[in-house]
Amino acid sequence: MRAQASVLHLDLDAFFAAVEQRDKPSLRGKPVVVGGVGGRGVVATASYEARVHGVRSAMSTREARARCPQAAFLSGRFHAYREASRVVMGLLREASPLVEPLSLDEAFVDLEQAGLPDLEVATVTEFAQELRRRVHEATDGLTASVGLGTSKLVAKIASDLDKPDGLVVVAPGTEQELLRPMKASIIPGVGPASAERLRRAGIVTVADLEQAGLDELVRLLGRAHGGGLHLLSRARDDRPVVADREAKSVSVEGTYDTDLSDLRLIEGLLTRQAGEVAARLRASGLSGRTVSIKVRFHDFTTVSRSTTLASPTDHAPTVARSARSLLADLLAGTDTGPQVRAGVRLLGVGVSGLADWVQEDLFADPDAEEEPVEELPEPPRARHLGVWAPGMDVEHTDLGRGWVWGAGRGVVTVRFETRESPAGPVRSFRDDDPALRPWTTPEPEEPDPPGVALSGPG
DNA sequence: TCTGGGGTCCTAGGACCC
DNA sequence: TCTGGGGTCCTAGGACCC
Repeated sequence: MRAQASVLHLDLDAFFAAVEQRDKPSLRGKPVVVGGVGGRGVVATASYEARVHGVRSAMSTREARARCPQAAFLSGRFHAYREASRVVMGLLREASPLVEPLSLDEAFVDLEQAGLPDLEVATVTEFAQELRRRVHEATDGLTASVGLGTSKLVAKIASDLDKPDGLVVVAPGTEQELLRPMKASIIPGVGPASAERLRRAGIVTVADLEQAGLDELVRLLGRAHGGGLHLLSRARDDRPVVADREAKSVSVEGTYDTDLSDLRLIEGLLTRQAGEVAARLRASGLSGRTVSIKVRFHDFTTVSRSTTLASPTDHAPTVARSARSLLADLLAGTDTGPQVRAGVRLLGVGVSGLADWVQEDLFADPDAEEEPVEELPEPPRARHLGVWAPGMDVEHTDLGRGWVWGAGRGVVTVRFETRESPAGPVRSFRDDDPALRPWTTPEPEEPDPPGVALSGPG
C-alpha cells in the first residue's frame, strides 16, 4: 500500500437503470429494472426506487416482478451503456493516463500519474469532486460514487460506503480501523462459498481474518486465496493499477426460455454461436487455440468440454466444427448423453488461449470449409420476444422517436419521448406497422476495450 | 417455470519431458 | 531398470466479479 490516498475507484450508480431514466423522462424517479425479461431472466441493475422494494441484482426477474410489479422492466440497450461508459472512461483518461476499467461502469485511476501538485487528502478530495462533477456534466446527469485510498482494496470499499453520488476518502493510516469491524465478505473475492467456510471456522469479521493465521486461511481457502486474504485483511495491498489488460477469452452463451432437446436445433445454435464468437475475435484482431462449449441441463448442472487446436483460429467454420465435435463427445458420454437428450437450458461457445495474430493453417483450404448452415428452427426465446424488446429505441414515421413500453399479442406499445423531451404520450400499434421501426445510434468508431466485460453493475 | 451473460483466476489431476 | 522430482500443457470444474 502507498503512503498517500492516491488510488481512486469510481463506480457509476445503478448504471444501466440510470441511463434508462436519463433517456426516458417518464421513468425518472420511478422504479426501473434492467435485465432479462424472459421467463428465465435475472436482474442486471435495479434503480434505487426499485431497491426500496427489495429488488436486487442477480435476483430472478420473476421475483422482482412479484416484489415490485409497478416497475418498468427493460431488457437493456447496450449501445447506450457502451456510449456512456466510453464518455466516462475518456474523462478519467484525461484526468490520469493510468486508468484500469473493471467493467462498463467501474474503473481504478492512479493519481500518482495525474500530475497533481501533491497527494494530500485535501488535494485528492478536491480532485475527486471535480471528476464527479465532470462525469455528471458529460453524461447528462449520471452520478458516480468515488472512493480514495492507499490501495485498490481500500479505494474500492470506500466507493461503496456512501452510494449513491458519494465520495469517501480513507485517510492514510486509518485503513485497519475502518476494515476491522466489517464483515469478511466486504473484501472483494470473498463470496458466499468462502464466507460460509470462514463462518464455520468462526471467522466473521475482517478482525477475525486478521487474527487467523496464514496457515489456517490457506487450509480453509487454498494457497492463493488464503494467502491473498491474509494480506488484504491487514490492508496490505500492493496491486498496481494496470491499464490495457489483454482479453483472455471470448464467449457467447444463451439461456432459452424452454429446454432444448432437438439435436438438430442444438447443433444449429452452437454453429450460430461459433460464428458470433469468430466474428468478435476478428473484430478485435484476435484468434485463439482452445475452443470450449458449455451446456447446462434442465437440472442446472453445467458441464464444459474443450479442445485445443494446433494453431490459433478466428475462422467460424473451424470454431463451429470443434464445438459440434465437443457436443458429439457429450452425446457419447454415458452420463451426459442422456442429459443432453433430456433437454438443455443453456448453450455456450468460447475461445481462449488468445493470440493477437492468426496462424495460417497450411493444411486447410478455408473456402472449402464453408459448410452450408441449414435453416434453423427459431429458438423459443426469439419467438417469445420478437423484435420489440421492452425499452428499445424506436422511431415512428409521423410521431418521431420513442421507446417500446411493451409488446405482445400482435401489438406494440410505444412511449414517445427522448432524453431532451418532456415525458411523452403512449400509443399502440400493430407489431407489423411499417411506420414503426427500430432506432439505433451509430456505434462508436472505437472497438470495445479488450478485457472489459459487457456486464451489469453488481 | 427459481437461478443471465461476459468475463477472470484458481485448483487438481494426468500426460509428458527432462 | 527403478524411483523420484519439477516444470509445462491440457482439461474440467468451481468461485467470484459486475
